[in-house]
Amino acid sequence: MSRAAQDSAPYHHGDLRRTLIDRALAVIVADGVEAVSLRALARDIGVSHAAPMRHFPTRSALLAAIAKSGITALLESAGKRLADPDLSSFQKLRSMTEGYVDWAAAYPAQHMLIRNQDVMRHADRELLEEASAYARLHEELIRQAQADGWRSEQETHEVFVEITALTAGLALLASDPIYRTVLPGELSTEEISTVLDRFFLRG
Amino acid sequence: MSRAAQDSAPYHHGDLRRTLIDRALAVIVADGVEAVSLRALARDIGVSHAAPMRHFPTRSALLAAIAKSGITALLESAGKRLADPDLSSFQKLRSMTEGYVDWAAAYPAQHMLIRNQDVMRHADRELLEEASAYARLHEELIRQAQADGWRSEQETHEVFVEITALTAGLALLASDPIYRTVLPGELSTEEISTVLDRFFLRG
DNA sequence: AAATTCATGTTGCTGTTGACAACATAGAGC
DNA sequence: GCTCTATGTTGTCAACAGCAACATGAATTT
Repeated sequence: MSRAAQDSAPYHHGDLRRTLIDRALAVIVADGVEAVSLRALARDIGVSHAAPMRHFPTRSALLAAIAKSGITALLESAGKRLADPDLSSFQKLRSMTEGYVDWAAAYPAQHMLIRNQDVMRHADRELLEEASAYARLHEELIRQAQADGWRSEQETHEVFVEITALTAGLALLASDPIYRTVLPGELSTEEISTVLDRFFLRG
Repeated sequence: MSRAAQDSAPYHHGDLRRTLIDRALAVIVADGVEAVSLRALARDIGVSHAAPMRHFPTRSALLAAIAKSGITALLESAGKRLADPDLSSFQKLRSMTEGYVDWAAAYPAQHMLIRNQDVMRHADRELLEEASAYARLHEELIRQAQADGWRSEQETHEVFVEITALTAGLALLASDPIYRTVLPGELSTEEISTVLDRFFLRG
């Protein structure tokens, strides 16, 4: 069948994969993960209902891909922070920890996805491996800071649990609308810094 | 129509509401929130596909009801801990904080639900109010402990953020299978106690 | 005791969705 | 120019949430 009008949409979208991810991100931030529907995305974009399947075999695959892009961005950000040769091991640890909270605030959709069991349950091994690599990097930095005297008397794993819990919690408070609704008071970036300062600059 | 066999199911289930909640809890723990389907529950229980609607108008209502039962249990648990007249304000604060982590481990499904945006988005005002009441109670205990000298030099809200973040994070590590998969090492209850000790018994 | 009311359950329907299969299109590489 | 292949379309199915109309039987009223 020939084209009916000159300005009608081309048979091939051109960048459907990217467009799907972008729209999905917007939906997640606005209405939550549950609201992401392959067919609704296709409708909005103006392609047929099965077109998205060419790029993501399942709905879970789309969400997992977005989550993965988030983890990749997190690892890159950590890499940049750790690249500075002037930083002490302690400063690197502090910077990487702060970087996670910043990342959660900067990529709320991705942060939501990696905390979502229903998404992570369908994650492939690569994604879990990247997340795990990030955690091991964090742990290694703790070990180095301890070697340089910071909290050297404490068990590494115990410090790791302490930092991870505090960080995960701050990220939650900083980015999750539910917590911001239910909890009293506001949470400013200065306050996050202050809390991290208290934790790191003490013993 | 008369009953075909003596042992066939009665027309009225008897305690469908309770049964629905119990089955849903099992599904959530086993397969996640996403896997909860009113029709599948009905099938498993052996009632018609629309029977659950008599007790929960929507799927979200079922999940919200379960979440609410969790918050209620949390508040009750806090009430019991705080009832002991021999405890100092500091000990009460410490106990209530530990109680949250214990609760998360004891009620993993409810903990998952209240951290799920797609569930909480459809929560009624009562549920949010109960969650908020818990937070305010926690904040009030911090204020009392400060009045009795603990961290009296710090801003109350800052201490609140610190405790809430640490607690939310520990609860996550203690109960969320994703975190337990991705993170290195194990998390024992002793370790949780140790981390809380470090936090409370310092300054 | 008989009648009525009403909470609870059933059957049947609609619209949406994810997933799959068969087919269409067009651009890339030979 | 021809073919291969990535990408998009149409058509279909099963599962699901939600709604409406009807059925049942236990509790309440008369």
